[in-house]
Amino acid sequence: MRYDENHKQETRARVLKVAAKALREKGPDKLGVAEVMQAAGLTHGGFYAHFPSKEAFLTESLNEVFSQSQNRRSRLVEGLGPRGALSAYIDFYVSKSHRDNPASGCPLVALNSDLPRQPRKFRAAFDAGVKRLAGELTQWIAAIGIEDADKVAVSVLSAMAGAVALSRAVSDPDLSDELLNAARAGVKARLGLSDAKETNL
Amino acid sequence: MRYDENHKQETRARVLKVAAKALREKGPDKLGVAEVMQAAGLTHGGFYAHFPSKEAFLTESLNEVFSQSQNRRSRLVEGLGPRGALSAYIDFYVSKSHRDNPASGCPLVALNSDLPRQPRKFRAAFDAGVKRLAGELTQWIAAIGIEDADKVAVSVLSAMAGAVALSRAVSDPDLSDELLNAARAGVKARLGLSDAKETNL
DNA sequence: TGTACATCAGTGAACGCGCGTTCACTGATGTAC
DNA sequence: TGTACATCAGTGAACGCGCGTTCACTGATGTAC
Repeated sequence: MRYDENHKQETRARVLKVAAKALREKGPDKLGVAEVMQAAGLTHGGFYAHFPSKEAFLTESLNEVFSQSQNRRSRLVEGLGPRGALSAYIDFYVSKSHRDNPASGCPLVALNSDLPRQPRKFRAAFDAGVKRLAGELTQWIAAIGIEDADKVAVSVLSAMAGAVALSRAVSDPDLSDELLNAARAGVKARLGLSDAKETNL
Repeated sequence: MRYDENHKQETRARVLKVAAKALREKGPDKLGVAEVMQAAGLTHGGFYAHFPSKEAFLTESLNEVFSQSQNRRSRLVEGLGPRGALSAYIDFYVSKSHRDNPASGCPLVALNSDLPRQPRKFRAAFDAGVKRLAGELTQWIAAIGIEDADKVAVSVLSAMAGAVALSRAVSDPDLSDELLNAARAGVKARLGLSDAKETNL
């Protein structure tokens, strides 16, 4: 068929983009090679012209996920100071919209309990993404004058990820909503970002 | 071979006990029927004399997991008042020991992100377990005089589960330890259980 | 200018393996007569 | 008291399906001469 010079790269990028969504929706184990290729408009046979193995492919897909998340985060907090950025990010993260759209959400939530069962390289990519995210949070938190910002950052991050993950895990919609609301209020109060600074919520 | 009257029940209970561990270690999808039967000292062919399907079996296994967790929790807090119970439970939950032993740990941590992909009955069993646990936490929290105890309970629970889940997900041991320490301190401070009541940790 | 050949992204059939599920069979013991 | 039959938890071979992986092939375009 003879395509233009960077046709193959474009195809590869398209497959990874599709995979980044599917990975968060189905998890690394239920994600099928044929399924991703079909969603990218290809047949499964061509997969190994782009990736040496499913494992390597999953690792690249996860990098793509983190990269997308970071871009989205940058856009979200563009022009905001640390206080506004933190507040906006928490509202965005601990929300029904995030809960209901795992395919475009945070991988810490979507892949949480899959990770211990994944191969080393995949886990390394995950670590890198977590550290980058925790680092950004740390900067914002330090900038609003909170001590031990790095520790507060990982604590807040795990609380947010845990709340959204649990809100997806339970099927009772009231409980799910309550989880989100309580966690969001709690995290914001802890960082001094809400009116109800004295509450235990 | 003709066994005594309740031999079959005992076998069934043994299989479920083995499964309760394996379920948390491998997750519902990677858990194999043959594997569980072998671990119980049987061959896989006999499985369907005890359970109508893998799905039904998984649901019973999850009930067994929650039942074990509740027993363990009762033993842990036996004789303690609400303040002591909360403190002991948090120390037990947000710990390296819990992180490093998923097979005997909390299913909220181990099965977190598997749940959205599971069938209705399995999810219903999960809901029931979450509610029972959240209910106990609520009682303890209310008993030490904190307002909106139910909301604080789910918020604290999701923060604890999120921290342990993330501490398992990352492979960097320092980051993993830091996650646990920061989350434990944060949760205890929030409930007024530590010396550092004023800290943001 | 035209013909034969090289290139290469993508196709689709096939292989091998794991796993949930089925089923005819085993073999020890209890029961009928 | 002894013999034939029923019972039933467990066995192990086999089936079907999904899925990761392989590979010979396609077909459009570029290049050599």
